[in-house]
Amino acid sequence: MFCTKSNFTAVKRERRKEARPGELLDAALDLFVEKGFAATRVEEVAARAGVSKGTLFLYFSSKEELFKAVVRENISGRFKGWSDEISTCQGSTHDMLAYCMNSWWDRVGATKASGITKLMMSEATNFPDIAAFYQTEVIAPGQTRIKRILQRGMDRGEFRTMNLDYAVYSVVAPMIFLMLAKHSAGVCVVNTADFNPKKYIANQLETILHGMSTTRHAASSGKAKHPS
Amino acid sequence: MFCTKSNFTAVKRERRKEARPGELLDAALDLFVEKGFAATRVEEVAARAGVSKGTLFLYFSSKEELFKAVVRENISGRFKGWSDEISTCQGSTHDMLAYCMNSWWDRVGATKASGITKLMMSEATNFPDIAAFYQTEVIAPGQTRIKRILQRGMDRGEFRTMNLDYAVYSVVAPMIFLMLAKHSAGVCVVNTADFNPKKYIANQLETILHGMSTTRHAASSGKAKHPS
DNA sequence: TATATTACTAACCAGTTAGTCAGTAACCAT
DNA sequence: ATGGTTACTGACTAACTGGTTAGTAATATA
Repeated sequence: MFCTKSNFTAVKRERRKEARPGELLDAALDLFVEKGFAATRVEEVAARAGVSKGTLFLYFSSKEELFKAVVRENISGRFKGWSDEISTCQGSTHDMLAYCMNSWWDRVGATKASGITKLMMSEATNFPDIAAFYQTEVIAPGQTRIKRILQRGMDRGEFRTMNLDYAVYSVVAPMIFLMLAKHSAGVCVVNTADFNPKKYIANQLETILHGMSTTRHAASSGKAKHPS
Repeated sequence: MFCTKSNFTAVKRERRKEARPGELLDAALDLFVEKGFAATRVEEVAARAGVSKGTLFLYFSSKEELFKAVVRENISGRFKGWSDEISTCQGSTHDMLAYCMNSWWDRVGATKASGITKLMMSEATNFPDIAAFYQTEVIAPGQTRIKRILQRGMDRGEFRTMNLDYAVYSVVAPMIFLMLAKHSAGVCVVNTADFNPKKYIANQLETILHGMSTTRHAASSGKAKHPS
């Protein structure tokens, strides 16, 4: 064959130092979520970002660093905004908790970022340092935030006295469940088509708030703020 | 070094055609659960089963076939026993649900079987046919079983009226959460050391039953039947 | 236009692993 | 014992992949 070393429409080599990291992170997010950490090939990431593998290592010192950068970019970042938003929220703790979960869904759960969490749960044992990173960067601050809300509810007499170390998981477990439902192809939820995440959250909130409240009628269902 | 090609206590080579597949499956289960599919080396599986890598490929045509065999082998058994056990249980639906969850933990959650579920959640997207099988064989019947309990509670006036399609997950989510807590090295739970599964179940039950009940005092905490 | 700088590439390396196959030895029948 | 069958072995290979680096070409500056 002629054309072996084809220069046929030879792709113009571009120099865009500023744009590369972002493009690489976008490509990496897609692939990590789709295939997991181990199964994603750095060369594939580079190709999707339109650069060679060497270039990737110019911006990220290793595959693991690339992954951490993806987590920082997509989780910690968004997460921070969510966390701040909650703390500005006033009113009853019931509404606050409802707002917390719904806002989380919009900001994290419903986005590609939720795939990262699922990935972490799958591969945590294989990459202990990444797991540690994720825990301090995401899990711990998230749980602290939720505990603070529950504590507030107890202080104000809205919630009964609970062991916070276990009660957090009444809120966390549904979130984790939602991410799995979304990314684990029917291993949790039977008919994913008919499953409505917002409705699920509303439903869980109703039960949780019912279960935590000191007053009978306290559980606010849905409200205008978060229509399902 | 001398001893390079050591025949020192040369391991007796055995021919046990019948026993090999089972031993290989046991070894594979352990390793797949511990390290996931990609990170598990077939040679390691063979070594743990006490045979060479070549022997493994004598019984399973590929790593993927080995995986499928592991899942098929381990899924239905224990689960079936649990499901049957529940249906014999009489008394208040509150106690029935409490028994259901505690029994599930003893029979499934606390055993290696929970590793299979975690494995499925991790690898479902890579093995869609297994995921489908798992869904019809395990998830669907399990949910049916739980729905039946909830329905009973509603029929008897113990539980308020709920949408069963979402209420199931109030029970299912904590179970899934527990399995992840057990197998995902701190990605869900911060300090795994201080986390007590039985206590967690008791706590969740309290909230769930509180949240589902029609009567204020209905939530039974623990009882003698299932001391934490 | 000539020169310097550096973003970028492609070929390469070293390590790893799923899968193969020619040969070995355990067991069985005679 | 002897010879035949076959369960089993382990050295081998072909393919792959994270990471490196010598060299290329796009841009800036003069």
